[in-house]
Amino acid sequence: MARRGDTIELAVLGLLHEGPMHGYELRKRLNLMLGWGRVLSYGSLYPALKKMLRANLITEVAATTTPTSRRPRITYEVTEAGNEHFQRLMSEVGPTAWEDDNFDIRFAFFSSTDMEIRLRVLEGRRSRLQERLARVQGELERTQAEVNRYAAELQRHGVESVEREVRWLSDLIRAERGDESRTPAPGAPTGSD
Amino acid sequence: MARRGDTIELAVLGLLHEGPMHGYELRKRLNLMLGWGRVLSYGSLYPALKKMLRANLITEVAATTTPTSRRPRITYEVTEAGNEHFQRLMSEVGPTAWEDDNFDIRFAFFSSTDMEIRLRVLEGRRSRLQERLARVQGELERTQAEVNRYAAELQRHGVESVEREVRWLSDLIRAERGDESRTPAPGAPTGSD
DNA sequence: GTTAGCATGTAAGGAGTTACATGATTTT
DNA sequence: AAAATCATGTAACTCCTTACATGCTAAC
Repeated sequence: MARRGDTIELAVLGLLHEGPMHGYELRKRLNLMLGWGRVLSYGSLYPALKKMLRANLITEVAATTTPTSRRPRITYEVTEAGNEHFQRLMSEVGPTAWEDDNFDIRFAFFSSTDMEIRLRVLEGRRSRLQERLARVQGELERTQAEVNRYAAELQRHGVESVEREVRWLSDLIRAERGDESRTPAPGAPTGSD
Repeated sequence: MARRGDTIELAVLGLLHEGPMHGYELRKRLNLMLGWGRVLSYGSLYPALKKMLRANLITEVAATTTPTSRRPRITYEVTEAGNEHFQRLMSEVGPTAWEDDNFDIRFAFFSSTDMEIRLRVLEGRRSRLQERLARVQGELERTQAEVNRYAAELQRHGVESVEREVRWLSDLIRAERGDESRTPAPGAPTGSD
């Protein structure tokens, strides 16, 4: 039922989906991927890996050593069950999926899902942001408004950022829709911006 | 020493600085202020208020009742000690101050600090973001690059957003600097953007 | 040879959420 | 009269961070 903290699990499964990897490397990739903000610590990654091993979602692929006989590193690989679990988590489109972190992770692994899921996640995220915009703008009319210039400026900047993200999502949705078979790459220019 | 979790404390002191308020209202204002993401729950607000009462940072201003004799609400007020603590927290310019949440809170209450502090916080935040940009862009050259179009698009969008925030900060810094006595409001147009 | 980065882990603790519990007041 | 929203709280739990512990390997 995709609880809040399945984020690491999803991320690990997604990365291992691209090929076997050891813990240290997983952490680096993850931090690069979501590095805009919180940084994942060993204290949460390694226990999570252990837990996933016990749950049979991943297996140790024997300790590998690079050419020059380094310290053996424990390389992990997804199992069948792990892949199924990954697919299930990715398909579970619900409130948790639109939250910042969860959305980012899901988006990063979009290549491993169907367009149908992609569209639902993108659209869900977009309406979530639009709701927030509406709520904040409505509330701004009732409250303060003029008092505290800095707080107001922060709000203004926040609204602008969210509006930008909404446009970004709209472009992506449009790209997905017009993608039936042409595949013009998600980063391709689409007119706006 | 401004630990991570002093965020609520700082926020509460900052809001009460503008006038007495009761818990429920504090929560609403806080969520509106930082509402772009996590929402503060009663389970963290009320215990925090209790803790601040014990620490003598705030006092109960007797239960107020509105005209129509409503259920009494416990209204809080900052104490002398509370104001001192607030000023000290705001002046503590250090790594914790540039983190997303902490920065936002500090920025929102900039009116209650000196320009010197404001500049240090703005500049600190800016260099932090620039470091992140440099690190990510450097790392992007070594890793993947072409594999996984969606992950790449997420990175691109992330970089763009951070670059925007850097420009925003630069505008604010410029405004502060040229503010010696003219005070052109932080949201005033400054050329870029 | 010593610093920096690679590599894996554990234990304790912090901060905050969820769920529970209660009840008044306003709106529909 | 019911539903929504105001209003205050507590207890259990979760996730994660910090700090500790260990040792290898590459570069300077």
